[in-house]
Amino acid sequence: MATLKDISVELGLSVATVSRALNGFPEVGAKTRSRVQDAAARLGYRPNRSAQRLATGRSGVVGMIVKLRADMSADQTFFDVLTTLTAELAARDLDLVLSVDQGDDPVAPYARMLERDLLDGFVLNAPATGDPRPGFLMARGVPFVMHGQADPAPGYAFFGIDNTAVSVDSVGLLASLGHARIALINGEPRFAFAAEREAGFRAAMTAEARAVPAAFIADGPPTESTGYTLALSWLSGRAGPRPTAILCATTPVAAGVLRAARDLGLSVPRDLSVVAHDDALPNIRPAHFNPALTVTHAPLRDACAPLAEMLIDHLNGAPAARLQTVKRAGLIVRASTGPVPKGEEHPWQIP
Amino acid sequence: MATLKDISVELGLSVATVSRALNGFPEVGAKTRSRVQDAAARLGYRPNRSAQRLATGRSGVVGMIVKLRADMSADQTFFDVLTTLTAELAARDLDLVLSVDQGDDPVAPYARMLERDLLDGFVLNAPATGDPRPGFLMARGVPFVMHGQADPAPGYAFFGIDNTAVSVDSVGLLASLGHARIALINGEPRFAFAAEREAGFRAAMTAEARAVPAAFIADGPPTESTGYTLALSWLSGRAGPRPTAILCATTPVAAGVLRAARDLGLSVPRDLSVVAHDDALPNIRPAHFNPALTVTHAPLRDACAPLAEMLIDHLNGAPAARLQTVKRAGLIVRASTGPVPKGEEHPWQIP
DNA sequence: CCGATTTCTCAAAACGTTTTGAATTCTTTT
DNA sequence: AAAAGAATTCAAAACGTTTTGAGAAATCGG
Repeated sequence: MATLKDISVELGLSVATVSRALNGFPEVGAKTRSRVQDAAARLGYRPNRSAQRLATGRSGVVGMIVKLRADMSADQTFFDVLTTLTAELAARDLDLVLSVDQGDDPVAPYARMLERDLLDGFVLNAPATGDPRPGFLMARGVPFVMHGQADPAPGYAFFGIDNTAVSVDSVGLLASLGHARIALINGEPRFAFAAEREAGFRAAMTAEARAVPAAFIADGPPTESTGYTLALSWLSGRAGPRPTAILCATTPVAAGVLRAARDLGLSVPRDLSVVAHDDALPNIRPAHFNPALTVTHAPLRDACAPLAEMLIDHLNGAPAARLQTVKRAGLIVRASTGPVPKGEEHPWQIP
Repeated sequence: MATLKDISVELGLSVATVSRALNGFPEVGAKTRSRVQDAAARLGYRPNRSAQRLATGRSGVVGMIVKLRADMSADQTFFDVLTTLTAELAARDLDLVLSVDQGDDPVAPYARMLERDLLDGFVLNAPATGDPRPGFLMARGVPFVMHGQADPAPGYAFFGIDNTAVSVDSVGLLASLGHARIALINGEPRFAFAAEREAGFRAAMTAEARAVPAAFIADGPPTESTGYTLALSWLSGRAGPRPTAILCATTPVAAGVLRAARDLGLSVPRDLSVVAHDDALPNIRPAHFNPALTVTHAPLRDACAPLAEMLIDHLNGAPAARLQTVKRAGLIVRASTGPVPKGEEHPWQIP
């Protein structure tokens, strides 16, 4: 293993200059820099992490924690984010340590990892309403960035999408097509994104002067069977007049809704319009659904590069208030949405 | 943060002595050692990892890689092992870095992690037949331990169970109950454990002079539906005379088999005996199946402490040949096995 | 061509530990 | 009581980087 000193004796320079040359410091001459870079490449120099870390006081490692469900399974979407994030961080010379947790206490695994004190910071995922993790970490002065947003006006760094707008835009599209009875299959309510989506949905429906009975706002795990089960019960008409449109939290949920409609002999979009939010997981293509699915579109992986960037800035001392981004999801209209069926334009009556 | 020097000035000792005292070196006096330990506790001393690593040349971090399936899901059993292993390693001052991979090349993710050169070694899981990873890592002199065994007489460290014996013992039990037509629902054949189980099964059946038609040795993902589907087709009698006993690779598979028997109005163990191998996942209790399931029993988590211990020994220079353990699974006879039904004692006829 | 900048380079200190080789103290033996 | 030996302890070097504070070389204006 070649060291800085090896390069320095090779070129008759000091290690200080070699270090600066390789780290892109401005005060080193262009000619010297390229000589150093050549030598480094030629000798196969690779910086010794441990030495860098000792000198800088940083470990170069950030942590992330997966919360396992009771059945030991993990969130479908988690790994998609994880792989991309790992790559983005690696490209910036940070390593990601993953820890799994199955306990009840949301902060305990973070405390445990901090104790091992290997970490410079954290990436938080799956923010919940009233999430205790930001407070815990901020109280200890531990840098972190959150994928999503647990609080309305957070004092921490985060990158998320505008979940209120997701609902508002979807409802707006459907309302413009004349729909009045729109139902919502939401994410599990403990997650902050689901709370925001529901709030947006209610606000938008109220703005259209359409009340929604409690029975037509439901939630569940983001699976096909959730969509199938709920849609089947709604479309059978037992819970009251059928919705003419259904908003789905995820594309697998929408797949279930489409199957339920098919099983009941309903045609989409003639009898029913379906809109979903699309996290753009690599193995699910709503454009290839039958019919092609109208979605709000916001790839989860798109968050990874900004999150990595923010975390680094944060570690370098940037104040959290500057590291907050909310992205707006795009609305992609495909074939699963159409005009409200004739004679079905009336809203639900709330008793 | 208190350092060694802080302690040394506090006590009027040298840092060398303090270091030795804390690291349990034998040449430090008992009185001095306890004084040092007291002071360390009092000052809240915590060793600086980076400094330790620089001095020892070790990173204190080992890696593990999850292979994701095409649908981005991970192996059910993986997380069980992962959590326990993380804890066992942490207890020995090692951190575990997890990386996820979805590519085709089995060694590429290892090469990538080595390049980041943060790691002292690896834990390998899910050995496949002809697994290229051991060769790759050994060629580079990278220490690792394998959970399981990819080769008959490996030159590397591993901890696994005797999968041949799993089949032999199960067949032995059933044969002693008079069963002659025993079918096997195995794990996916690319995994080494499945190959061993099948070999053991064939050998044991041959030893009992019972031939098994190809149709009655099948495999699939370790799920309930795999068991259900295969058992349903076998027990319907379409593929030939019904088996009187079924060996299952996992307990979820056995659950599917039991359901199939129930759906067909067959009683277990009167009409059909069922044996499974039990990995002892925390959320599945074969003792509470109906009927309680006869199993070969080998908790996956039991491998974690030995694996951690072996890896540390290996990192400290112990030769791999000494770090090889094969454990024999226990046979637990419960209520899902019974004597062969009257008149069903004859084996399959191979055309 | 001289002094004043500016640009570049250097030697040395620092980071906190482990390890080496020698020096000191304590114990035993003669 | 001195010598030998064992048991402790010590100072210093080493690990490979980053960073500091100065110094040397190059460039500039006059």
